[in-house]
Amino acid sequence: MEIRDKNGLTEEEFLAQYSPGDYVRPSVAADMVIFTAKACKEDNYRKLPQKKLQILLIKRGGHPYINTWALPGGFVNPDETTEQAAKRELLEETGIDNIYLEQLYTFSEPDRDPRMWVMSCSYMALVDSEKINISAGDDAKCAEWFNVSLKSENSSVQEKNDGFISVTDYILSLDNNDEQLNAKIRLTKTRTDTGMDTKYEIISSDGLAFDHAKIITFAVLRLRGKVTYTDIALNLVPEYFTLTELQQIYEIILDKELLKAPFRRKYSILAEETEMFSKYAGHRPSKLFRKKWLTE
Amino acid sequence: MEIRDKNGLTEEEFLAQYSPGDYVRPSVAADMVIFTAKACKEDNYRKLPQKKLQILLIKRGGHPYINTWALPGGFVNPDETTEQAAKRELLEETGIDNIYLEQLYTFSEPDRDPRMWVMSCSYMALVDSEKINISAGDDAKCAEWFNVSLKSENSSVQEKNDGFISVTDYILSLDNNDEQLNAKIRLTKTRTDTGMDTKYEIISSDGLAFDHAKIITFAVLRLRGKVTYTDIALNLVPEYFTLTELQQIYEIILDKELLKAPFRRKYSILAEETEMFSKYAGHRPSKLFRKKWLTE
DNA sequence: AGAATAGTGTCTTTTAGACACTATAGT
DNA sequence: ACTATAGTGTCTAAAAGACACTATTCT
Repeated sequence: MEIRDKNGLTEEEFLAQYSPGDYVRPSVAADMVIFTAKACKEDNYRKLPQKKLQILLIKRGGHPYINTWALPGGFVNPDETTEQAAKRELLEETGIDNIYLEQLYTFSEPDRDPRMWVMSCSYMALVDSEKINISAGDDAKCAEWFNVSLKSENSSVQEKNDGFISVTDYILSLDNNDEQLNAKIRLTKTRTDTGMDTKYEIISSDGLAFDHAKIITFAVLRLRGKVTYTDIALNLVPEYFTLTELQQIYEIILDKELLKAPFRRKYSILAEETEMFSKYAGHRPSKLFRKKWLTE
Repeated sequence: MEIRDKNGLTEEEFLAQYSPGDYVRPSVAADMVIFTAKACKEDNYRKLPQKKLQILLIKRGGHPYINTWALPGGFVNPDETTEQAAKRELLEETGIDNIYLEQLYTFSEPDRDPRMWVMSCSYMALVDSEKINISAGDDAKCAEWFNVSLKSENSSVQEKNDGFISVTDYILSLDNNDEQLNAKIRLTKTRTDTGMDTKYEIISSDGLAFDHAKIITFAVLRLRGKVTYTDIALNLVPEYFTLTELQQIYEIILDKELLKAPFRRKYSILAEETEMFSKYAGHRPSKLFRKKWLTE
């Protein structure tokens, strides 16, 4: 390029003399909501084990929010993308290497960290339950899987002449059979003729660090939103699975029961038959399938 | 809180003595893809004016990327969220005040800005065409609306035994009747049994600054993805509109023609009848509608 | 009159929902 | 034999796609 700017500099000259100003910059962290679907024990030999949707949390050993639970994550280095940072942290903290990862949202309220200005670029990760057993290897840190439940409590819609205000409260409950964490997040959608505002507020958050209750809520809602029209759920299922297992995954994500026949009609395109069958189940064995990703 | 950490400090004491380290931090910018749908002139008095999907670009007056076009945006201040920064920049640069705004994605390739480490938290904004005429007030800066066209060129899917690699090239064309900007963006989806990688690469970008061709492509694809199952398109339509106008909006976003009857059946829930009619159109006048937002 | 759009009716096809029925291993 | 699940068939209802038909205004 030979174009010169108003100071008579070429681009090369400009970059050579450029010095970044001394203004304040935020730290940027990559935080992850890592989902898995794990089967709990079942005493009745006939019954199938019920799956539960779980996320990984790490107990904080220092201030702020000491002794509360936080999402795994860490600061982004100058030589990597936020996604690379997320993958690096994931490997460091859990030993899991290759995984489905999707950027969710960048949370940037200036006071979300009491220490300093920190933005959180959040990610959703999905792992199948078999991978977890291999590597629960959390180095020194106390990492645990929590069952996740998100229910909308009371919703109200107030119609205005040029729009509406809709308020929904979500109750987020997490438990690891030992501790129970609860949070209430309020989603307020304000719609006027001219603009739209979607706001997540933490009403209460018990045992969860920072604004992580908000991030988890956001992640669960995103997962629910995408599960019916993508193949995302396949990431939560092991290499070989039955269609009933797959259906269970859908049911725990959507938090509602589905009918078997229509489910199979719709989602059998995500599965490829094998010649193998489940065994010793106390009832008719079922065919095992392999993942068939959508390519479109 | 009376809990003390391993140094014997309470949270209050910890925060009082805390000093952020001296490590490198990124600058964070909020960049916006502002869409509108504007009607072009039509010489045939009978025919309806054809709408075009447009975005706002600003000509860069200095290095780097001098004389090329860039998305409106700017750096985030320590006392605001990225969204507030986007709104502030929008007001400063275009005079538009109240608008639909949605966070898209945070782009964080360390070398995306040749000057320094800059992340871009990108937003998609939608304005109706009538608002624009009121305030094209760009202060000193050269801001212009460009017609947008995004077409996928060649796609290929290579099946593997445990997944696939799918490559799609997108051709992004922008023109303002004076200049024509072209870019080619390659979307590579790599799916293995164990993970998934979605990568946008700029193959070529002519007249567009930074990685903005990528951001624009991302925004158009997001808009296309959401238009059929949300009321997002209403943001592009003026206060009173005909159903044909609304259909045109859908057609330019999806880049394909839709059938009239099924369109009206599906989307008439987004419109409320008025007693007014379009006039002097050279053909049968059509009923004017008002926006009816979905509350769900 | 005629061009161009407005607006509706209706047929077909596809998809979703509901539910009943048969099949089968393991104790 | 019985239980719990596997797997399929079929009816109904709703939604999407295709297309033809009528209505109406301005030049």
